[in-house]
Amino acid sequence: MRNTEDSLGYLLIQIGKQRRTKSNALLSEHGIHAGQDLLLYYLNQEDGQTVSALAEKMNVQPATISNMIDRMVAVELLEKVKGKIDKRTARVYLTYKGREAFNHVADAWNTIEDKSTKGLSVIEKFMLKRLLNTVSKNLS
Amino acid sequence: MRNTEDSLGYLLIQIGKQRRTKSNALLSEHGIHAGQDLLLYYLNQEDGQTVSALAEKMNVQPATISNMIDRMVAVELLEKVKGKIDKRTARVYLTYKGREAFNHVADAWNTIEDKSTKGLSVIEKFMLKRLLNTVSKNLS
DNA sequence: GAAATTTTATTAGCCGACTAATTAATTTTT
DNA sequence: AAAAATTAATTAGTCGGCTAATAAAATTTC
Repeated sequence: MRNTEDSLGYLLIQIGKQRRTKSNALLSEHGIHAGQDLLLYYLNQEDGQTVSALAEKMNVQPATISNMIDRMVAVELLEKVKGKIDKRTARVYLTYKGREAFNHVADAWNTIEDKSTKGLSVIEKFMLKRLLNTVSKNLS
Repeated sequence: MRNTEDSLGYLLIQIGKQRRTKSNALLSEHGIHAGQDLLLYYLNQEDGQTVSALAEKMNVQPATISNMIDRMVAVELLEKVKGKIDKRTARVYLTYKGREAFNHVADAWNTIEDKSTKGLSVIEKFMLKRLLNTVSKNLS
């Protein structure tokens, strides 16, 4: 039997919770909930994407994102426009408020990134990302 | 501005979702939901812990764990016993079914660990864990 | 062109996670 | 000993995530 506490998985679970807590602390004051940061990021990259396109990029079910979008529309972070050509689809856009919210997300991500990698050399950071990239590919 | 897609944070978010999906696929058929695996693990380590002790170890709010416990008691994975001395507390125990469930968790964790680290040398695995340990300490 | 299939999105219902408020019991303080 | 403060746990309400079922529209197929 392996030593669980020393496994990669255990470490990743812990870091995941720590990151979530930190992110929450930095973003909740701006009315942004966990998970919404990624949606803001993808919309900032390309505005006006469909629900299904966003769900795929976020590795999340359409149902999840559909509800999230409606809540964010309600607080005016996003706008949802029904498709003219294909009436099944709906395209999602950032409002001005949403674009501002993304700036807070970017700040928070930078803060967490700096805190996370404190004390690591450039080479160590590079190596860590390389190894995690391999892990991610292994899991995809 | 940094390249977000190449950041440590982005990688960790992706891996987190991938791991969650994989874990879910392996454990849902045994009636174990995401997050419950860790609770089973800590109880397997030390049976009869209190709600607050478990919450602290799991880096989670007592409210979260309190509800989780009740659901798992309902499906007979756990047993909850009110404290005799200190009547505020409640101690939580694994049932036989719960102990069996933990075996499935251990199997799933091993499977995911193997898949995650496929192609990595012993030295690389060691280095990855060392670096992630630093990250975890930085975030705590 | 009509029927069958596929695709897009939503809704309902569940679980994990959070905060805030509450209850109950124990400790401290006075 | 009584009052005040602290601690343990639960409850209510919200959001992110999931699955399953549904509705609606577009494509395929016949």
